[in-house]
Amino acid sequence: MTAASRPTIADVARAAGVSKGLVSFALNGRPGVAADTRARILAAADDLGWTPSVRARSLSTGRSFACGLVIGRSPDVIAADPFFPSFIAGVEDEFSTTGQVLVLAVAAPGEEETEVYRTLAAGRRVDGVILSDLRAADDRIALVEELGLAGVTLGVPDIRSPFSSVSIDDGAGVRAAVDHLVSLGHTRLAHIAGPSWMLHAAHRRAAFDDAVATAGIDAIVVETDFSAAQGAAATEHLLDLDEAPTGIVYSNDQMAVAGLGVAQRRGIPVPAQLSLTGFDDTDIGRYLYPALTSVATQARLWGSRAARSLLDAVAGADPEEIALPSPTLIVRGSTGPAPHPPTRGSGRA
Amino acid sequence: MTAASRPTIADVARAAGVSKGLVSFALNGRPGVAADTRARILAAADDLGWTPSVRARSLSTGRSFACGLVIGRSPDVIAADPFFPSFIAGVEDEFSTTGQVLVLAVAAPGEEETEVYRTLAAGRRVDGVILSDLRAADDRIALVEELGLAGVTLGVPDIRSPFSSVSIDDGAGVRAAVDHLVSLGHTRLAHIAGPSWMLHAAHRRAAFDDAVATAGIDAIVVETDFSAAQGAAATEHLLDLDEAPTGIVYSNDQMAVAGLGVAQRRGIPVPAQLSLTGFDDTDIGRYLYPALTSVATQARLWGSRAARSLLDAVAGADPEEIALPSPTLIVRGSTGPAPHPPTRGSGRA
DNA sequence: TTGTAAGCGTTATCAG
DNA sequence: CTGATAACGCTTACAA
Repeated sequence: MTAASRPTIADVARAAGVSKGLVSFALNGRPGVAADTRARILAAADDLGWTPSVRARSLSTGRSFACGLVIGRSPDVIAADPFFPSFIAGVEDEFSTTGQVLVLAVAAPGEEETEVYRTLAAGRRVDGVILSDLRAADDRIALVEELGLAGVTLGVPDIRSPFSSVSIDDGAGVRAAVDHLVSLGHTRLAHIAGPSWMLHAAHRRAAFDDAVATAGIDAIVVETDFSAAQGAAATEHLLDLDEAPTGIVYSNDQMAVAGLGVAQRRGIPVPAQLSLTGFDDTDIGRYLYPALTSVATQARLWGSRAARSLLDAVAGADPEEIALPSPTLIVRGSTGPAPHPPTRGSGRA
Repeated sequence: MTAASRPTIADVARAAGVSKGLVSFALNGRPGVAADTRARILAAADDLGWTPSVRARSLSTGRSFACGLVIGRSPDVIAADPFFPSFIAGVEDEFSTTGQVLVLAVAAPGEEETEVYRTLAAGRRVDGVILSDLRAADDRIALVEELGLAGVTLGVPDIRSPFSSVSIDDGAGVRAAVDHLVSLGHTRLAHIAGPSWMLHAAHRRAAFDDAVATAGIDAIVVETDFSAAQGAAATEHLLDLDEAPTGIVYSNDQMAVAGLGVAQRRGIPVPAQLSLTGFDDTDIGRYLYPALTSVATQARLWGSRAARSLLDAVAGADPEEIALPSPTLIVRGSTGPAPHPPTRGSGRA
């Protein structure tokens, strides 16, 4: 006699004049139900406005119908990164069509992060997790496996992993940037890299090393933590060099923007005296002056492919290695022909 | 005989030599359990490594122990906004200590967004939701109420609302920016506003109108959608004016950065000929040249207060109106003394 | 103070 | 094919 609470399969069963079990079968589209009976049940369910209770389903199936994404970075660093919003949108593209839900957490790498995974697993709040920002010898892989969760890694781990991976060839983007600069006549390049313990930062750096070696030109690499602050500092350092580079390949847009600020502060014209390339193709980059040449990745696609792969894993599929289309270089105003070399031995010509 | 599956309260009960019911009482710290019995139960639970099953608890209590945040924007716009990562970190600060979990979704305002709320509610995936980016006559308020979810709004709605609100006085930030420019001698100011249907954009604009009126100076307002593209376009428009403003107050950092790009492209020195202020205090702003004067809000605090308020609401507390500390203006290089006015009637002096 | 038993809404088993 | 009936793990009256 209380106000109408949500209908359950028992109500549907009563309305359709069958048993609960049959309703469950019919609703889950399983064989073994007469066509007309099934139709009657579906009609009744629709009639009553029945909707499955994820909670009950969850308890009896042992699945959460939820997956987790634990972002292991500080909020400031996440804020400057255009990756996650697009990536998450992609994940949603996949999840929303399958009734899954995304549980998001942020935690600094280390104890705190480990604790988050443990908590998520202990309460069985999620069926699986997406491992982003893969690290060298990433201990999260063993942790997640031990916790009995499904997983998918963004990028191919450098250690054995029981999980599927979805990767993009960062290196292709960096190579494109280097080739672009070389084709513009640059012969002294630098790379401002992210932390080497982050796999994608390491890959970008390796690709840089490789590309400059192939081109047979001078190059120098400075490692940072990916922050604007260190990007600026590294740029200062490079510009202080006797033989300063004429082109700098940054491992992300954030540092490239900061580097552009440094150049401007010093009165160094970009790209006349110095060319810069970023990585991520942040929206804001195209509105700077000069607009930033950058490497565009497909974060949203990445998100949806990773989500699908994870759901497959939850469903028991074998791990797979998925390669995404290579990123592309978007050429804008921050790169240009190498400056005419100063007369050897003297200052400016 | 199967491999050890997780212990349940039944196991704990057996180990402690009591009944399931008592275990539940003891574990939930409820009165009516002898002290030593309680200790014995707790010890047994600890011993067995028992951990509550959120699923089972969820089914029997009717609560999800999860709350939702549906971001009603396109990924591109989210990406450029430093608000959400910090805000979410704040939410986590609160949630993680209470075993709650954050369910995140992104959806364009309109049908798609409504559907997300309905789905979340239908499956009872969340106990409540955080309503961000409040809109004029926001229909999400009635929707969420109708769906029977708890809620908390970021900002005070302009319509009746059954929910608690947590707000920050955006206006104070804008007033500080205007006052700053006025004190530098500026007499022709402009405001590049966000869409008027977004409450906080409207508030910022109203504060601008109010502040310039109080100062008794010329002012013009251009409305945009908060995007860098429109921020740049609006800036172009203002600079094309016969009596172009000498100071522009942007409603967010993203547009301010784009505006700076426009000024630089035109060769207009900042701040010598044009002063700019942003809003949000994006990290990257301090590394531009000149560094961006901007209004800093406390997104993380906002997140934790909103989370707590929402949990209170879920627990049945009466709605409350919480006011956060006012934002503060961070003065950097993009603002300076008003340029000496050009000789009347002639071009440059 | 403690034990018993009835749900919560599904899914899954297993006789009809 | 169909329909009871027992889990799933916890909370919560209600008894004892």
